[in-house]
This record gives sequence, C-alpha cells and structure tokens, in this order.
Amino acid sequence: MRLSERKLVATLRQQGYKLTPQRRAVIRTITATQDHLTPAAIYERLHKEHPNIGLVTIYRTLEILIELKLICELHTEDSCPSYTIGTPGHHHHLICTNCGRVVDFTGHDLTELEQRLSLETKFKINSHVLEFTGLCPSCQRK
Amino acid sequence: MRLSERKLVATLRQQGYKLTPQRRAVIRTITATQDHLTPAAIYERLHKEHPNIGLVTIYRTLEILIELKLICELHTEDSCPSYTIGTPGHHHHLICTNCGRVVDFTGHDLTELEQRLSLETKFKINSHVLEFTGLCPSCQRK
DNA sequence: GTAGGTGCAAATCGTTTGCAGTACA
DNA sequence: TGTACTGCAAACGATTTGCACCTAC
Repeated sequence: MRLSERKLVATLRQQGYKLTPQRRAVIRTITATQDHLTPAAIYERLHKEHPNIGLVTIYRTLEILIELKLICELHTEDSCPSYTIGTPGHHHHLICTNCGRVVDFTGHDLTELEQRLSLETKFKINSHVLEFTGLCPSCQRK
Repeated sequence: MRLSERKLVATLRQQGYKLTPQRRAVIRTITATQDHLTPAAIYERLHKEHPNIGLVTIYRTLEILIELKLICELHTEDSCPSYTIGTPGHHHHLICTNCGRVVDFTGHDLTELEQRLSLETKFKINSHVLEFTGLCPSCQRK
C-alpha cells in the first residue's frame, strides 16, 4: 500500500514543518506517479504550472521526506544518480537497465541469511538492499 | 579466492594494454589491501611514493580493470561514491556504515526468486545486487 | 511578528574530456 | 618508430551553501 498525498502532508505538519505551496507541489508530483523520479525530473514536471519553483527547493523538500521516511531513495548500480518514489514499507526493486522503469516487490525473506552472516562475521546488521536488474517487457521487444 | 597482482598484470598484457609504471602501481595498491578503495583513496596512497601520478590516470586504469572484470565496483546505498576492490567472481557485500569496511560473502542462492520474478513481471533479469549494512565488531565497541 | 522557507548565484564535489608531450612495445 | 598512455587544465553535471527576501503560522 502506498502513502497518500494526504498522509504526507499530515506527517509534515505533525513534525513541525511548514506547508508551503512548493512542498505541496513536490508531494503531489511524487504521489501522482508510480515511477521513481530524479530531482531533475520532478523539477521538469513542476515547471509547467509552477514556473518559478527552484531546483534547490526540490532537493530540500526531498531531504525532509526521506528523513521522515515518507519516500524511498534508490541508487542503481550504474548511473549513480539516485531516484525517489512515494512508497512506504520495506520492499526490493527490479529495475530496467534500458528505460529505468522500477518495479517494487516484497515477500522474500532474508532473515535466515542475515542471522547466519551475523553469527559468522559478528556484524550487527541493520538493513539490506536487494536489487535485480534486467530488461522490462517493452524494452525486450526493441 | 582473490586475484593476484601477477594475474592482473598478465591479463592486462594479454588484452593488448601496455604495462606502465602507473598502472602497475594502481594494481599493486588494490591487490595489497582487503579494503574497498575509492579512486581518491588510491590516489592518496600512491602519492607518497609516486608524487606525480594523476588522479585521471587512476580513473582510466580502474575503468580498464572493471571492463576486464579484474576488480569489482561497489555502490553503497548512502554516500554514493563507488568503491572498488580486487576480488573476482560473483559475491555479495556486507558493509560497515561507520568505517566503511566491506566483507564479501557468497553462497546465497537467488535463482529461485529470480525465476519467480521473471515469470510474474516478464522482465528478462540479467543481474542482481544483495547488500547488507550494519556495524562491524570493532565499531560496535565504540 | 518571527522563525522557517524560498530562490538566485556561486561554490563545491566527483568525474570526464581535449590536447600536447612522453614512453612502452 | 608509432601508437597508446600520461598529466595538466578546463569542462562538466549533480548537489550544496550563503545570503537577502518572503510567507505560513
């Protein structure tokens, strides 16, 4: 289940952040799409109706949303630029190397492996990333 | 099993690349440590005995070594800069978020999950990344 | 009214490229 | 000898910061 615009706005206020039109616009853009967007992509989309919003503001808004865990940051193995998306909860990614499309998936349990590694290495493990890359159906056809 | 300096040098020549003192130095630095090093870190280490090696040369040498799959590139989820290390074959990483230490591990089979995802999403999956992050034993003590 | 937020321009960081000189094979 | 390699400096793209103005609460 994805977080709604309403939920993001409410959490932002709860945490004492001011709700500006710019922040609302960024939130709307993120929640309105299934895709992972780069800061630049968000900027581009907003620029049509919000001609003088600054890229800087987008960076700063994203920073807050990540901090509050309202969006999820994604780094692909190649093309380092990080993407963001409005999805909560723990999940993994399946990424198309051609068009950048991202599919989230859940349900694979790594706790057993985590425990084994913990024992063997004495690391205190906090989190993990599992990412598959390949070609999505439409990019395979080309 | 890790690749040796000898092996890297031999492969480089085999592939028709010239063996310069600079390339030899980069290879030596990488094979001499267990750690994953950033280009900048390699530069720093080399600068003592090789005062006028250029950072550019290090980038270019790493590019070749990655191309030949003689080293492995690593992107951590935070602090996007990518690290490199002299280790061959397919493996996964366990990374200390405090000191950056990286432990490689192998043996977890993801083919079943890969097949399931392939079926469900119709993606043609090429590769994957599995990464655990946490605190290494010595950083836990602090 | 005021603290926090915005937007511009400039700074910064990591990485890449153009080019003239250099050195390995 | 000739081509590939090097190193400098400059270009580059993404992100951050300093600062004066503005606005949500």
